[in-house]
Amino acid sequence: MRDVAALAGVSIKTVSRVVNNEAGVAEGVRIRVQEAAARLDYRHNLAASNLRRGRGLSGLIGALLQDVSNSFSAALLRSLEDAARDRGSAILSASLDEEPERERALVHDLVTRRVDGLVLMPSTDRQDYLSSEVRAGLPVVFVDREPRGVAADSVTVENFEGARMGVEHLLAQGHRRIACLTDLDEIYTARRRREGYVAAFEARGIRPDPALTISGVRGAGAGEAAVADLLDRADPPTALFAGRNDLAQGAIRALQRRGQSDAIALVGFDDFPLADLVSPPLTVVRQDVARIGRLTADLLVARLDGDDSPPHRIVVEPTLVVRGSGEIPPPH
Amino acid sequence: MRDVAALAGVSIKTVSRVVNNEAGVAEGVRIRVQEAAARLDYRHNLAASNLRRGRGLSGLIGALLQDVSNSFSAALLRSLEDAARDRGSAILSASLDEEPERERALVHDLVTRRVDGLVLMPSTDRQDYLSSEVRAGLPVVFVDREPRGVAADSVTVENFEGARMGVEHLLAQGHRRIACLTDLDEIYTARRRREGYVAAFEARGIRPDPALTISGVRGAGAGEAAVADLLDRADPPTALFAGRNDLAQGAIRALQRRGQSDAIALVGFDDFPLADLVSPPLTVVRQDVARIGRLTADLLVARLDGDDSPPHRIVVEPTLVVRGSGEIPPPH
DNA sequence: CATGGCCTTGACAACGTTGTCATCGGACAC
DNA sequence: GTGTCCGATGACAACGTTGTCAAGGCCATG
Repeated sequence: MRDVAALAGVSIKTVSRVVNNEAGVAEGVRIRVQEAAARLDYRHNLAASNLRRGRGLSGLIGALLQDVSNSFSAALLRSLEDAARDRGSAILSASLDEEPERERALVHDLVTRRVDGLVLMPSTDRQDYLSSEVRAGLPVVFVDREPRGVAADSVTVENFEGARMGVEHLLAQGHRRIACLTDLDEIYTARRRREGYVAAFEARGIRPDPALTISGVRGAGAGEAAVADLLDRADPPTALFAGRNDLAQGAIRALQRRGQSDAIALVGFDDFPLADLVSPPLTVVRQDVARIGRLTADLLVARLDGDDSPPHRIVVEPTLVVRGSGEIPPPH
Repeated sequence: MRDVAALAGVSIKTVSRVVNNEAGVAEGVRIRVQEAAARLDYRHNLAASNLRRGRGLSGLIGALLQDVSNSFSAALLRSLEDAARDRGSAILSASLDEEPERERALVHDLVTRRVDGLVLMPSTDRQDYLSSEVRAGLPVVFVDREPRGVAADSVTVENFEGARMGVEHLLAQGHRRIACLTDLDEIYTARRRREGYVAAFEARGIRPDPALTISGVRGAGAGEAAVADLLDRADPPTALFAGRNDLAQGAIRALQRRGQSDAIALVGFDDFPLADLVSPPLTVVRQDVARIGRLTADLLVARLDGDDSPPHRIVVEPTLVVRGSGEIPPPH
């Protein structure tokens, strides 16, 4: 800026005015400055500008999701990005991979970078560590999992009810030996879905075979292995409930590999691209990602614009999408 | 920092020393400062620190991809993120959606934010506008598409050769009426794939029916419609070559809807999750996303670490993954 | 011609940090 | 006791901006 000012024969402050398109600069001067800036390849320094200007605002929004390469997180990230773009903010994204330590480290990093707001799909069990930030005015919106130990907005899905619905769908067709695959029980959504599975049975006054409840299944590969193991048993399940899209995918792979896709019913939680194209098409409990993304972005934007009402807790109802895999009847 | 200094009864500079874990601070003082910082919820300001410290470095890496919700971009983003994490950098990501104007605007924004490096999957035809940045020392690595009008590293796939291989696979089985679906011809990768399609024919001394070459197909929905239209014709194709994963998905949907999945051969370009689970399993020309991501990250990191050798141009060879859909023979 | 007001411009300080250098006090050697 | 050196600490300027305020020039008005 100093160089531009020198070349244009004006003060630094005038360059600043031109750069910021402020009124009150003579047209000739404005042009001279712009030419000087162009000749010198001058680039405005947003960090310095924000430092001087704002109550520590950075025009950055942090998005800490579980894994940006997973279709759910990726779609969410995209929604946030679109909302951020409208406000001229940029998105700092990172993946947590269910690692609590990484969450804490990344939140700290983002705070240090003075993000204006934060979207968090937490991997920690409790987020007390966040309360000082929130108290200091950092807008945080939780997505997919509710906050614990800190008061913040959240957009979540009725995991319990969704799972119950999916499992009831299988029960209604006469299945009783229904296996349940879920991720680590420490993960809130996984736990709730497992509980929904149990509740569906209990609503009918029966109990699921505990041997068929497999939790702690991490990723598609583990899902495939778990299903393969189930099918090897003397008394295998007649239906499967997969508590997450990657587990459903693993299950499909295992079933296809054994040619049992059309023999064993399968209901997945969380829809994904192409779920309608596999064979048989996958029946799922769908959480509307686009809607979740929009709601999350809206909440955050409202906070960024100064809304300081008490935390909102939005719960989105999932829906059952019937496609075929979940309607396979039990043997005779 | 001033407040912490006051509370601890030391100078600002000493606080700075403690915060940065510098040697030469008496143990008692260090502890006093840390306690004061904790009590006041002091948070280091990385922007100010970088401003003062560094040759304008920000610890940020920009990633401008086509669409972070698309599996290819998302996987790439994830690779970059992992590489960035190792260096303590954060990733600023954004989607270009093939819009040249957005690319220019976002590059400008990132430059203004002083990113230390940039990964770009360009949507512009030429990137002359970048040359002043590159000259000024901004490390830029192009991915998926080569730079034009600017000298920069790139990691791309042999699109021409890959497409030729995929189409030759169909020709070898006797198909002659092979339709070709590609995105806008302005998109380099789309154009190269279409050219590879033609080349496969020409290598056998024949010419494809121009009526079967459909370009400008944007997205899965358009792909589905285009295939539906092709199949409605009096003289429909016996095989399809889909120039991108979303077009292949649209094609699968169209074929399934008409019950022709097992009658018409299909080869796609770019593998995707579950391509092995659709029916019939999809034969694809696979570009190794993980490898591309790693190479891209490595190039960028080398540049960030000061490598100033001439631009590297890495071309990854795609491979044909035979799964079934591409091996359906032509009628009789 | 004096006055007032507007428009344009620039000097200066400040945003939150850190590099440089100077100062101070004490330990140590002689 | 003197000199030297070292470790601990702080004052100050600077990173690249912009808000504040004042100054200067011009024009219109009376």
